[in-house]
Amino acid sequence: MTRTQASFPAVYELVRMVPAGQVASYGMIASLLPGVTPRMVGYAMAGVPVGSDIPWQRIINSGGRISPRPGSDRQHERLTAEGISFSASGRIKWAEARWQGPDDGWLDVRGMEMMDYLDIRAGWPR
DNA sequence: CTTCTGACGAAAT
DNA sequence: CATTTCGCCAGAA
Repeated sequence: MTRTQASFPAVYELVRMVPAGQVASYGMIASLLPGVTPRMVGYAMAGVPVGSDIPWQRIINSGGRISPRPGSDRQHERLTAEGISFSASGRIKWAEARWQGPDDGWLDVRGMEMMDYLDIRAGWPR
């Protein structure tokens, strides 16, 4: 059977669940979608249509930084406007801004627990 | 049909 | 801390 199961839509659905004022990493999103790699999440974000209501700005890299690219300034602006604060070196604190994951209903249907991601590597993401 | 090209992350070196 | 390696999507040319 083919395994190209349009993963972008699933990524978008999850990204829409991240509330303003909170952020998630590409890896976090990927860990919630079997078969989807962090890189694929990046590809999906790059494909978000201009003017879309998908909160693409709330997805940053595991280092707590906005991935460098032309246009990353706009992402910084948007997050700052949402209340996210960055250190002088351009880093956010996961402990205070990290999205806690989708609701239990979403996880139950898939037989998952937020622990699946957060416990695998204690204290991660940094 | 083929080739190119991006918003990533972990481990090893 | 800096590099390298690999995983293997989707749309445009």
